[in-house]
Amino acid sequence: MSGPKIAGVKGMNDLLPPQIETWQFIEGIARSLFGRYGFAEIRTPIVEHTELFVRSVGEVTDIVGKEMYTFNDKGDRSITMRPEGTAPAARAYIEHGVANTEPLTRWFYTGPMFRYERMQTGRYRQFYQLGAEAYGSLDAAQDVEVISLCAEFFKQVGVPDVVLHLNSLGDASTRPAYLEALKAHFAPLVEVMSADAKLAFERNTMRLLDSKEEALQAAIKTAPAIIDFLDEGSKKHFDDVQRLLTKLGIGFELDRRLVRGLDYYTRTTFEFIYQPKSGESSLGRAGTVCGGGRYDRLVHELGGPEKPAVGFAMGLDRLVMLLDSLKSVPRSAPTLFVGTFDGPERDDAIALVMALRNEGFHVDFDPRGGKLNKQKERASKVNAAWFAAYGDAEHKARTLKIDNMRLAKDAPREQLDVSFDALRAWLNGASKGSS
RNA sequence: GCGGCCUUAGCUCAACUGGUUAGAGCGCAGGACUGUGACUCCUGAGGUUACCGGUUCGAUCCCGGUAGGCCGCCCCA
Repeated sequence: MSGPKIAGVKGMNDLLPPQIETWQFIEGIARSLFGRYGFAEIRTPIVEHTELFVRSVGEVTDIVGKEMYTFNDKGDRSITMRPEGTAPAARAYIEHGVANTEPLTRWFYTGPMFRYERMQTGRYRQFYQLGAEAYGSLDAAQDVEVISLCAEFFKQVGVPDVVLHLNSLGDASTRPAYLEALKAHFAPLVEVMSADAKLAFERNTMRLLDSKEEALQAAIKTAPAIIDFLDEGSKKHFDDVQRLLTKLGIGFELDRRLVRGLDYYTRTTFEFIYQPKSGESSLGRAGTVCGGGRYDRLVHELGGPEKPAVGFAMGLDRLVMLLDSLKSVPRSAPTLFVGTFDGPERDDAIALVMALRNEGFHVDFDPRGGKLNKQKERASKVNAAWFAAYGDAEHKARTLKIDNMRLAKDAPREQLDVSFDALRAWLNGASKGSS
């Protein structure tokens, strides 16, 4: 009956224990921290009408041009599996008329995104993002709140070596003049550009600033910076952002080449990049662990009211990889493991385990029974902090002999007598030292 | 989408220039030992050497294709 094995789809991974605990750890911190910052969770469908991404992300971007999972459903509608979270959030914001209900809205979301791309470390076809969106404020305080949220999140999650890169793209009124200057700057080099670069020159000139092409490096260094082209309003806004960040003690690097790949960004753009102070980055080239910025026109362009917005998206796959390489996330383990025997008191032992669990303690046992030593091996394997055999003697004495499993190999054995009556109190103390 | 590298037990890797029973550690299972230092010792089960085809008397090792993974580019989280 056994046929050929069926593998998972390329670029889409199973998340299994024990690594899943790293994901839960991150999600747990996100839920509480984002909540305290005033951001409420939303969940949108995994698919949207293709048109949504074409109009928001931009027709000429790589995402829309070649990376979307698009198909026609049975009603012959063009459907796309979401490649990012900002557009769906904006769509929901508009669709539910949220702007009519409240002037300021702060949301966060987490879930899988899909992009048909060539595989590489930290880059998958189904990947997970944690993102936030704040609608309704034009104030620099909003940009900074969002950035501060990111910075604090990285701190709490335990990733210290992350650097904030900051830039401003100005808005629709300043962009044309800058693009003109930029085109003029690169125009002499069109002859020596690769086909890719030429296309970028034509369609999205700012992208050239990010190019690694040898022939362009000198020109990139001397290229005009958009921050020198900002109009009064954008300039002040950017200054305010920097001033506030400094006030909050959030370090940043001005990065005039920071150009984000999606069309909807205006004014502030930022990235958090993992740069370990010493040694190699376990993320390789996939160092960008969070990217975001302001998109004041997006809601309106999608048919909604004039509502400015700021947001970001974090790549959780990369974060998980990082945390796993740092081994900083504690793995859960039973406080107490109860060994049982094949006697009439076994039912009582099992009943005790279940009762303790139901009262909130992390207690384990081996439902297969078997030799006591095998059960103790099992206890060791699941990293239980304490082990106790529950047999006839213990049952009669109503007392467990509890063995410390976390001692050094050569340390003297440590065994405590704890009566059934004192068990809860003892566990309360013991569970503090383990998890 | 373009260029390059890789693919041997569940995991990490070994096997002289192609030569005939493909090894080790970890893990897993059992025993010593169904009543306690589990971390010890012994034993065992796992491989059509990713898949398909070719060259050869003979291929894990050579060639081609497919799939998967990795690196760079593109781009991004």
